[in-house]
Amino acid sequence: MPFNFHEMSLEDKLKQYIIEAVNELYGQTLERVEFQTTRKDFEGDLTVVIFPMLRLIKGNPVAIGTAIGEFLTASLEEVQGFNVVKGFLNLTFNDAHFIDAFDAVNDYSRFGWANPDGGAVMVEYSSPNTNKPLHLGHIRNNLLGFSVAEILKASGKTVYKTQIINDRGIHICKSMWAWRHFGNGQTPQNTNLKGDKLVGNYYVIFDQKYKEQVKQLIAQGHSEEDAARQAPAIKEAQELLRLWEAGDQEVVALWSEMNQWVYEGFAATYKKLGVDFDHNYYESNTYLLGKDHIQEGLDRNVFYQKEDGSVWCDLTEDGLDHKLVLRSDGTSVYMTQDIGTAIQRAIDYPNITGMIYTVGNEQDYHFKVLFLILSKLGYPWAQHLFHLSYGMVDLPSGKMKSREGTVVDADDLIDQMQDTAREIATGLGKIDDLTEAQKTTLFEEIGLGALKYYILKVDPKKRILFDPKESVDFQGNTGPFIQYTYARIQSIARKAKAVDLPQYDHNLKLQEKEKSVLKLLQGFPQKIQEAAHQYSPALIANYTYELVKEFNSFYQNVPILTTEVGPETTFRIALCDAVAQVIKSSCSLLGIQVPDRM
RNA sequence: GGUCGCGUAGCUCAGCUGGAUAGAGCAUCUGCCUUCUAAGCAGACGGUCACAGGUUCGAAUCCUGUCGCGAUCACCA
Repeated sequence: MPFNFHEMSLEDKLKQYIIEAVNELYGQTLERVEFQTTRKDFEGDLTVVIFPMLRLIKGNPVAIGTAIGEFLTASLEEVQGFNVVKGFLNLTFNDAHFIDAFDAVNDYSRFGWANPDGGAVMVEYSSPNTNKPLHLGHIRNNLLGFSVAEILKASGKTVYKTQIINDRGIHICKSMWAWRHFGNGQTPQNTNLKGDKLVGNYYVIFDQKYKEQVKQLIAQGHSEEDAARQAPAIKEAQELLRLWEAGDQEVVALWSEMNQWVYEGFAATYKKLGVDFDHNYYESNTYLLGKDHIQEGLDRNVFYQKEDGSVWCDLTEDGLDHKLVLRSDGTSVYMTQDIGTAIQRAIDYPNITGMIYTVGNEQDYHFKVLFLILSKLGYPWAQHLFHLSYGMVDLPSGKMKSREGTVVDADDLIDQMQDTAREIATGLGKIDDLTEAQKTTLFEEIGLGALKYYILKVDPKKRILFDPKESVDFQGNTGPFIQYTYARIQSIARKAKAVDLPQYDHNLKLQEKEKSVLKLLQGFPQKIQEAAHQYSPALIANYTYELVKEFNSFYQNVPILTTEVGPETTFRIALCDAVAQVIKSSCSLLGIQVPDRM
């Protein structure tokens, strides 16, 4: 079912009729009609803004609005009445229209999901280095990438989730060096430590030892710069990198063993976070890619070569600089690699029509250049590349710095959220009858829900100030609030099942509160579409909050299960079901699970 | 210095392609648990939308400039 679950949405229909009305009344053809949902303080459901029409039609906006309103009331069954305030034509629809919309929600178990549209998109996110564990910054990256992937799926795309694992380079060699000298044969198995943590520890040890050596050299009279270069630790790490590139068996074996430890650690964190990947790319396999395409670019005059042999791309016409794509010694740079990797992906997945890179905003310029170069090289998919850029995550104390130990570890944070969920739930005493296993699952869902929602509700491009105290807040606009509402609805549904409910009556008179909830339900498919268009989970999150808040205030004050079960009651229970369905849909777009009870 | 992004209530954030009196949560204060889950609901307080111009019927939203914060401008990745 497409986004507009009516054959033609009422808005489209209205637009046609308004154009017709204006044509008939004033002999002018409108290009577009502007709609907005009617503000709560005014009577009506949908508002047509008359002002923009004044460019075509001369006259008093109130008179024009009234004339159009009369035309619509006469010709459209759905339009029950209207009023005009200044240049705003407020239309009121009849109840049947809303009840139809409501039926549509109840008919589709995956409300809001579009049918496949033939497009396929690769979404890259996470892309960690293998020398240290994942931290809060990765969490934002992972949640954004995963959520956008889900939203794209809902909008009808085939999605391939991928990460490029930075498994090669000086950073892992530093860990290797430290492990060789101070490891004493430690492994994740014999230390009972997560592999990524273990390797991360050796990275820290490297740093300590290196600093000691530098200090010593300086004491012996070396300059600071010289000491930093001459310290045995760094020289030996560089030698390890050289040996690795030369394919030294022993070095490669250690490299691959330590990376394996890290992968196992990452896998555990990803699992906890509820994210996954369809395909992994490893930098050790891709870092040589791209060189072959340099010649291609030279042939097509996209690149040019300087006398020293280095190859550049002139982007000054597009307001950017000259960009190096191949060093004078013929080795590749970051850009070379990324060009090659992008092309490789299009070969691996020939059906993809675009790619999304979830990478922090410090690389905005890099991706601007990359996309431009790929597009100059003439690849059709290069028109649909998107850098899902996001701001940093700061702490109240300032930036996270691994060297200063202010990094918020991903595993620790997730555990902390779940502990908080446990404390609150236990304190409320609501879940005493659950088994220990059920409780654990529940706390995982709630803790993770809180974390995910806290991160995702903020516009990706803004930086987040991560206040640990506030992030574990479960009141107000939070994940647990939304989960809580879902759980309450499930509770109503359980109780309703015990009663024999008659079919609800289509001729019901809808109350204002019910109508406003139905209006929000109707708007959901459009919200997904917008979110998919803008790659913004924040849109979904904030919209869901709006719906949940509205619904809560609606059913707090309305007795739903009365002793007398009539059509009105069944309607309300069905409405609860529909809201539950939409909450579930939107949460699954965010990657948040909704528990049946809390 | 060039380029890009951000600046909305004490704090954290919404505000869609310009539309009606600027929206939430937290914090502070007032009510509401013998009735479906009070992780809730109803209400009060709180704003020069950084500043100055411009565009027009109409600007938090678009344009220009200024200020503040951040990122980025490597033959690093």
